[in-house]
Amino acid sequence: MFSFNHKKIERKWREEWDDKGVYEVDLENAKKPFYNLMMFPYPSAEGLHVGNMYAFTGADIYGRYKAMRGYDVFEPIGLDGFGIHSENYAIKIGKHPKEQAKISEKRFYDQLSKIGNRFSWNNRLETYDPEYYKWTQWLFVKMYENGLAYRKKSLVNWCPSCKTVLADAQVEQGKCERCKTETTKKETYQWFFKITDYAQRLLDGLDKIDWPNKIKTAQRNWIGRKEGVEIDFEIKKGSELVPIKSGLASKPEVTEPLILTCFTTRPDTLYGATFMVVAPEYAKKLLKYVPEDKKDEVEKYIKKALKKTEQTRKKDEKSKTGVDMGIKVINLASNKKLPVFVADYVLMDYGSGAVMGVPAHDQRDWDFAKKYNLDIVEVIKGGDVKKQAYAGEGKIVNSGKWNELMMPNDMGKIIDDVEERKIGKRKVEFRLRDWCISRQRYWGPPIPMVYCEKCAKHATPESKEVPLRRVTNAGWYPEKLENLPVVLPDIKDFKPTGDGKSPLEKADKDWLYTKCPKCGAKAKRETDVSDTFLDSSWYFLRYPSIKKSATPESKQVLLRRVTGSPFDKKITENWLPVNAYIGGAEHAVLHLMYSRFVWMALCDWGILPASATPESHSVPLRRVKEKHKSGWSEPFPFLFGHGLIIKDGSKMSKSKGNIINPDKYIEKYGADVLRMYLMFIGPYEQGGDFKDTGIQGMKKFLDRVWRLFDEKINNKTSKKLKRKLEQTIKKVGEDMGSFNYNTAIAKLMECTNLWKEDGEVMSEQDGQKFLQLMAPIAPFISEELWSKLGGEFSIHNQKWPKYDEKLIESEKVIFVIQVNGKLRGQFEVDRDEVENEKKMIKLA
RNA sequence: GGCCUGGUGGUGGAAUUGGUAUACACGCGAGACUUAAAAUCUCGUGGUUGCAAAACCGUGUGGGUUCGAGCCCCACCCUGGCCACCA
Repeated sequence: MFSFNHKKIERKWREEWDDKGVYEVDLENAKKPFYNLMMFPYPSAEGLHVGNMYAFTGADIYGRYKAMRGYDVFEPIGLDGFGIHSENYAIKIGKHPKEQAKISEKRFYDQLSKIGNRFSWNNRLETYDPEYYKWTQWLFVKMYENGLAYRKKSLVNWCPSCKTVLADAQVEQGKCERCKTETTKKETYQWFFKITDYAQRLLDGLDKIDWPNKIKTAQRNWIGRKEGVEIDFEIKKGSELVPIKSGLASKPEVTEPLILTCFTTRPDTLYGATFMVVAPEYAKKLLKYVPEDKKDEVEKYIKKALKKTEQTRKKDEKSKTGVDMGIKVINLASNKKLPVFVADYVLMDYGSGAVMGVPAHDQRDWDFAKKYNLDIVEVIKGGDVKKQAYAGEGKIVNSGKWNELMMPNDMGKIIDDVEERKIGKRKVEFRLRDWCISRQRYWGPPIPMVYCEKCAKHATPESKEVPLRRVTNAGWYPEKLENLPVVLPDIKDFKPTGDGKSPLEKADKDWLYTKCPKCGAKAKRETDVSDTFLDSSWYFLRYPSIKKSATPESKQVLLRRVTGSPFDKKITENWLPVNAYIGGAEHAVLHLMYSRFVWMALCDWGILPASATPESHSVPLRRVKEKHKSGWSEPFPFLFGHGLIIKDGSKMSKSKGNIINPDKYIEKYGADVLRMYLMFIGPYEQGGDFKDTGIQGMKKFLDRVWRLFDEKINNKTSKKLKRKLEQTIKKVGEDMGSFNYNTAIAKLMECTNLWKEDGEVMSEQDGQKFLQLMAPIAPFISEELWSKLGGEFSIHNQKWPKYDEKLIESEKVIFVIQVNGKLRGQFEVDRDEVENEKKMIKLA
């Protein structure tokens, strides 16, 4: 009977907020813009789950708090509904993705409107909207025009279940990130973005941004910068060169003698190299130099190795296999002859695809040497290389003039010597590889490229000399910008085929064939679509430039002058980079890396103002008490990674059947209770375990608040309670600004615990202050009680209350006596007397 | 194997950053109201010993620094996460 009617209240205020435009922000003229962004959801499953709600609520509280601190807060929402995840879901339930998208859209927006966030509904976007993907395609064309998109035949990850290629980042432990099927390798033509051109900048930028350490570290590891040396090995036999690096091939003087180049981070062990190993893919190109009697064996091995999947290669980890190719190289440092092996433990796509085998100081090489009876030469003192490889530090031996040098201190001297003797040169390698954009799927933006056979014939053949990493753009042209979007055609049979061909091959001829943008002849469209991560790599740039009609039903775009670029220049300058980006850590290396890359490229092309550093974006950091230094060099100067909501100790997942749908909790308890409960479970950074009993507790709390406002409002706040309230104002403010919502709520509870005691009453004015503290977390009930107290509409437009430092301190203080750090006694004294040493000693 | 987190009551978690360890909540126990239940309210709740006052022990383990350590230093053991034959 003390309970309040949350359904009525929530409906009432939702409508009121919408009608009065409480959360609308003037994008063109905002004085203190604060772009509060949360990672948008992909509407693939049955609807929003509690995990999404957790993310959005935590982000929203931050936005609401900032708004009460006087910022013009922009908090947009949208749907990442294009891509494999949505398509797979549609296939599973037997619907066409386009049809399913409409259903999901309605469902998601409906749910999202109920959770009580201060969304800017007019700026919502959906990645499958042609108005949106027109610009995704535009981005592709820009990438192409700027030499960052290219097509090449290469060995890529292939998921047999999703029937498409995948980017490296989408393969986890040799399995498809989406469906967990074991991936294989497939050699096909694919479009790539040259993210590797930005490897160094992507790495350096990390120092300038305020992100959780674990996400920064994940990106650093993914980029994987390694400084080392490229060492040349001379091939004595034969007279032809098989260069692997294009750089070498352009120099005619190195056609003789043969040089094999390998990358190493341990040039100090050069004298210990007793053999060479090349990757199977590399060996294939060396075949013609293999002596006749070995050829069969080598060929057979290569064939077998290339057929292996990643997973089986891994299983063979312990027993390394390989074949002696019968080729010998000269170690230019020691002048020893080294046999060349092919082995599948060497990977083609890292370094040069060839390594020197130093069995004494590398465990993999040691295993290999043991198996094939190769020499083990110790060059660093420290371990027992007869038993296992020693990778530690120590004195150099058996290495000519390098003897007596100490590792790792003398690495510099060694590299200098290597360069001086022209054995090799300094080299930085990155683990990061180019971003494979092509997907042989239906539900995505068609890659806006056109192939013209006529043009291809006349094209000057591109450089012949790069046999392994061939770029083949000949005959390909981007669709003219004015013809975008290349609309995704409606086709009935949209399911992936599995033969490496895109479903769009089955599209109508009208769509499939078009005019060559260059010569006008009949030409064929690219039938692959682009990766989902391209859709989401730039959405945050689009939000502020969108203006839609207010109702989700009518999808008419109300227009904002957009010509030649998807961004309104003035608005973009005013609102970007994003002030606070809030999301889960699961996108540490995918979305968050791609977005940074796209942003940097847009800056370089002059589309984004690379040099500007608007004052308004110097947002004080959470951890560091200084301002962001990144300016425009980064899209997300501040990122907050929230934790995960789990259920019964494990991650929520469909397969475990422990997905929690927020709807029934909102129905039963109201959005406020659920919001508050979710935030109370634990630190927002860490997440927590969802329990029904906990929700009961929060319901109890809000009922109590409701009752206190009903029964214990008076004209003057009692003294003790006044002090508590002032303390609460201080603490809650600090906690909200640092995402410590759980302790903020605890403080509010402490305040009510005192309030409910006999004789404690609150004045209307102080009651309003209390409501303001609660407003970001529980927006509905706060608004309701606020209006009941006669507060001016809306509570969410009020300034955050101030506190009086003097009132916080109590007059009496507890004096604690410690002996050896242990509590030995305590008594209460007046605050002013604490400084009086004599009296204190006497009292003690 | 590498990197990154974290380890505090029965449970989720607090702790002003070196100063009363366990705030707040859940759970549990006792009581009040009620014919009864629900709801609400009150009290109790780290461990051991003790009738009690109280004493001792307690923040993963072992050392160290300090008048004083959950917090700082060294070594180790687990949990969780990310990456992984990357030369």
